[in-house]
Amino acid sequence: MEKIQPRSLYLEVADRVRDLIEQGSLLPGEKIAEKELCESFGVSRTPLREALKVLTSEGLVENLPNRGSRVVRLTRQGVKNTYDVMGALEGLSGELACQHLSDEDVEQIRALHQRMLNHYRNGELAPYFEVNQQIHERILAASNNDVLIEMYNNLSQRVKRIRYSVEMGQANWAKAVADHEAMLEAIDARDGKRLGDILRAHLGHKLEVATVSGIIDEE
Amino acid sequence: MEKIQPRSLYLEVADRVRDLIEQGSLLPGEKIAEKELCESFGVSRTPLREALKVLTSEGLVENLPNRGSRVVRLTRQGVKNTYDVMGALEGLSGELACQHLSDEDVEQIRALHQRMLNHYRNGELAPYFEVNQQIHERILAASNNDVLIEMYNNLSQRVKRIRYSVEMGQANWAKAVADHEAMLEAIDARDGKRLGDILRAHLGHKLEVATVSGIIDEE
DNA sequence: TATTTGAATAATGAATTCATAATACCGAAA
DNA sequence: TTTCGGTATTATGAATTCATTATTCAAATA
Repeated sequence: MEKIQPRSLYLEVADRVRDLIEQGSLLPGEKIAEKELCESFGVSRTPLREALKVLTSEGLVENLPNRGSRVVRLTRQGVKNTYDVMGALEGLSGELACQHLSDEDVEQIRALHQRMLNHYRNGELAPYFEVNQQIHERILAASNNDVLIEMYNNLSQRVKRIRYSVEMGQANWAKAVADHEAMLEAIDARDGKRLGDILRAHLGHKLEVATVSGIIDEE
Repeated sequence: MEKIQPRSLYLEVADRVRDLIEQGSLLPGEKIAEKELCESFGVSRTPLREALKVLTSEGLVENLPNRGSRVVRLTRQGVKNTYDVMGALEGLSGELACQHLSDEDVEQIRALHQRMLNHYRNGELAPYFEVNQQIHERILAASNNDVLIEMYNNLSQRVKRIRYSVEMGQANWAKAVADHEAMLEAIDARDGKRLGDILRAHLGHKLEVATVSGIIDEE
């Protein structure tokens, strides 16, 4: 039997605003007009303001007293900082995952890995990224550490709105794939230490940062 | 000329509630009566409710729709999960710190280290912990990564309300001190990789977890 | 013409009010 | 006595209202 989950309005609103930010309907640095959003959502200002406060503590929005809320600007340094932390968390996810991964889990990851390799060989970048991310998510989930998952998802959300210029140097791409091969070996051996080291050094993200497009502020 | 910093009321309230939780005036699992708190703070329900939503997204409070807010319960597993993530973050802080630590920074850390050793030799546990924490904070600050600092502080806040039974096995204590000696060597050599590894394995916290007292829920 | 001052307007912050859901209470029936 | 049902009470959720602070824009001054 499935539980009925009543959800608060402010959470719903927060989700919607998060989506707007992620999809670029609300741009970094843009002022968030409460009245406007309220009308488009069909709610009063109270739940919207509550949602904005949540998003503020999530790092997506900033709150200037008496001057309303804005979408936080991304700086190159800020994005790098975020990816550095995500890397550390991925490293931990690898270590922990090896303690929990069942044989079936590993088989599923291996299947994903093969699909990823196919996309790589065919030069299909978008599908490659898609499957790539699924692999990392599997490992994260297998960490069985909900605090870790929560932190990672928060950071992930902050940089989701970045759209990468879809160009990855052939060498970098090959390196990333090689990393994944090594990851699979470590997983097979349930060698958490090694998987963690690989993931920490994987830098899949950092590579991308270098090629970030528009919405990041310079200076 | 110093800038005037207007602070929102809800942030003030959030700080106060955080303190109440940290000091144990609000116990894990305890229902948070809005009316009561409002009166004691002298504010209306609106800023309090906003503050509670912030604390919810910080992981200190949970929100049951239509049934109000409670202080989240700490479970052994939850605390372990938190410390695991904190360990990973500390590891990263060590790696990054080595890229930024000035000679003066190192000297200050060395001084703290010596004070810590004195407390160790005198068997003064509380002062030892105090200085110990200052060292870790210095390293964290030297990471120059505000995202990392923010995440760490959040997690730290979640477990701050735990009061440890002040007993640490002599062997564990000696091990912790030895770790710190190694840390200082790595810092001197600006060997980020090594410092990171030491910090990740330091487990200073995990040792404590085993001896946690009252407010953690079993099961 | 550029800059500053002040009034009008709009937006935000916080308290209050209203609606709704949960809890407590009490009596009746098994 | 215990359990069920129904009402009264209370607390929460959300909208609304009120107060205060920013912003805009026009007029006045340099």
